[in-house]
Amino acid sequence: MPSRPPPRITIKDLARDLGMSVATVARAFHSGGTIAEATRQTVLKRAGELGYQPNALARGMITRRTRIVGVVLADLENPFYPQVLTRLTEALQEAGFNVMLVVAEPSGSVDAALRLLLSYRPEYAIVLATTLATDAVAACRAAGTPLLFFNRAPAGEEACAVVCDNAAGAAAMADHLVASGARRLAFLSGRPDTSTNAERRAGFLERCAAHGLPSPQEAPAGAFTYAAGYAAAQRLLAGPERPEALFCANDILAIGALQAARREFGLRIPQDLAIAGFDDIAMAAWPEHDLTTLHQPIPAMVEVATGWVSRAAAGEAPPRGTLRLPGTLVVRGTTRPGAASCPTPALENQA
Amino acid sequence: MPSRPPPRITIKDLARDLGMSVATVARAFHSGGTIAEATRQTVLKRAGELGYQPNALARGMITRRTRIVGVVLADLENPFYPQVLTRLTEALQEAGFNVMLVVAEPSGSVDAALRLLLSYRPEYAIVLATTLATDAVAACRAAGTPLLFFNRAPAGEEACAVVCDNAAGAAAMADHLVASGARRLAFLSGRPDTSTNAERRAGFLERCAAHGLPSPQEAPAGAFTYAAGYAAAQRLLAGPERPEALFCANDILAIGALQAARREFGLRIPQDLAIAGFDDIAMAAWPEHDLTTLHQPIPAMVEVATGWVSRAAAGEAPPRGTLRLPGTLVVRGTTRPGAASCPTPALENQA
DNA sequence: ATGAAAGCGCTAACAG
DNA sequence: CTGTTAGCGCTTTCAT
Repeated sequence: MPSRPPPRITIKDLARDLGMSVATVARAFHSGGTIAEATRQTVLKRAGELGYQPNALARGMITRRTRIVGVVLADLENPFYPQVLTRLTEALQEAGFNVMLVVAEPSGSVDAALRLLLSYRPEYAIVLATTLATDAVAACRAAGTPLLFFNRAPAGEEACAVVCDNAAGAAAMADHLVASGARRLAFLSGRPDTSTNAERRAGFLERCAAHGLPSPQEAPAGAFTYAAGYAAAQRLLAGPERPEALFCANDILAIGALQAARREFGLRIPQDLAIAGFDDIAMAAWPEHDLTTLHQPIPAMVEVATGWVSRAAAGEAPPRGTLRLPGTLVVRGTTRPGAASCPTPALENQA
Repeated sequence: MPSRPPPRITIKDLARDLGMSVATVARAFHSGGTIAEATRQTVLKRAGELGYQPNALARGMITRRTRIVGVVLADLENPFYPQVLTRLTEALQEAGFNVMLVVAEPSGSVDAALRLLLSYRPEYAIVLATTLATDAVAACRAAGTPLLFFNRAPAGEEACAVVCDNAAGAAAMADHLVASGARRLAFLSGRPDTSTNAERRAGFLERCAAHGLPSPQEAPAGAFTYAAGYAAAQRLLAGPERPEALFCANDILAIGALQAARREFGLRIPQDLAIAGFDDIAMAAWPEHDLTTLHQPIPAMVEVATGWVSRAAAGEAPPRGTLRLPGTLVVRGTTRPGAASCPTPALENQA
């Protein structure tokens, strides 16, 4: 038989101790409560002494405001996501929300985990995973929990999302590669079923066509991992017509491709082959990679997300549609002949 | 004025719909409830149709079992932690717990965040951060929330922790470096105020002394980051007596040091300098690093942690003291002359 | 095996 | 400004 944990001090105990009613004590903990400032101070002081803290569960039950935000996450091994998770969680904490985390890794159990999450009545659910089963989306809708996709543009559904402008970023990258003198371009793709992959690919191909270039070769890696990038580049570069510039769907892929080009083919980067990625993860700036990439505006994206969460908590209806924030081209050694092996400390820009 | 979210269907609604009492319906959702199997099926079926799901907040209030586990996290930019967080969260989800995440990054706000977490009455708190203010520990104790340190051995406090056997691992690494022929060893340290750093350093120095070697040089990086490792190695290698082997307090430091040695001093690894790390993050196996390191037994550590959480939820008292699990030496190209640039796919072992 | 009733700790009208 | 009174949705005695 599970023995219960020791009951903590409740508002009743505190009220009795202070000789006040529970209502008065409760009011001391609300910014809006009509209570004499002196009384509030007394209450707060004694609460501190006794270690009293309002029970968030009880409060959530009544107010229907749990201050819980669910975050659904996959692919944490891609360094882009830890960065996002950190910033996002920080920002939400700052705004007084608590993050409940669901890892969607062994995709079988996601459903159960999401159900468990929803049983805590989160005020918002933020999906960081590149993919999410549509029935999970349905579950949220059924539960009346607003859903926000982060770095993923949902297909036709009337959901709400904040993403980097992938197509524009990829187009800017095409411009940059062409300006660097490349004519034979190639695209190395990641998971084909993700919006990031699709949008970056489309933006890139389209701009290549606009430049009057032949259609870029495509190397499908199938996943957003170093190993997949390495292997896909290996296949691509072993082919007959070696490209002059390779744009990869994200940085991890690009770093894998970069190493494959160097180690398996002895290519000089960028003289023999220019390489670029997308995301601007911390590793991209490391000297041994020094990777040209498209910087995602994480702080801005996080700000948008937390703003929506806060406003929803204040009663505003969640927005619809996908907000696309512009990224920034960061030129480094993998596309800039002059500075092949010299680390770039700061960011350049061009939207 | 905050408008409330639409109320979801409650147990009362379901009971009315089924013509039963709420008590009966409630019993259908407990494994222990004394209820006719037929009745239970009826209830469960109708619940599914209506989308009813018990409110975890209400349940938690009564049972005092919230099924919430708080996870305090810092340093998510070190790839070791995303890996841990993923596995740990998965395992907890599997066991029916929900993870509430607290990021201890802007260290000022940790206290507030932890307080917020505690207000949800988590059944356990797991600290993944290398450091945590002692008043945070006190807050947990005051709240009666058992505390578990993961990858961090708390100082004198009577807390409970699961860690890799850092000292033994570092000693094994010293043995390996000595066996590889090195005589002048060096240690590159990270954050000095962490138990991981202290234990790895102590284990290493002690074993060096046991081998009758001169005391290793020490290069303080001050932080567990690539940049810090790069800079510290740069300082160390610019000195008069260049070491033959460098053991770094973790992999990220080692990778930074590795690049500094190569790029700033043109050293061949491992001929001119052997380098080793600790953790065995995914990146360590990448061909361009191919780093010898000490593999941490994350799955085993996670299993221990979730086991304790589950047992505490079942009423068992949380254990005391620090459990140390053995790591595994993984020899790769940075210490093995013969195979300098050839990736090692699998793990070797030696406890 | 089921139902009625009493709360869990807190907030939110409403009086005073 | 403060106290009284109802509950929030659920579990859990205690009867039946």
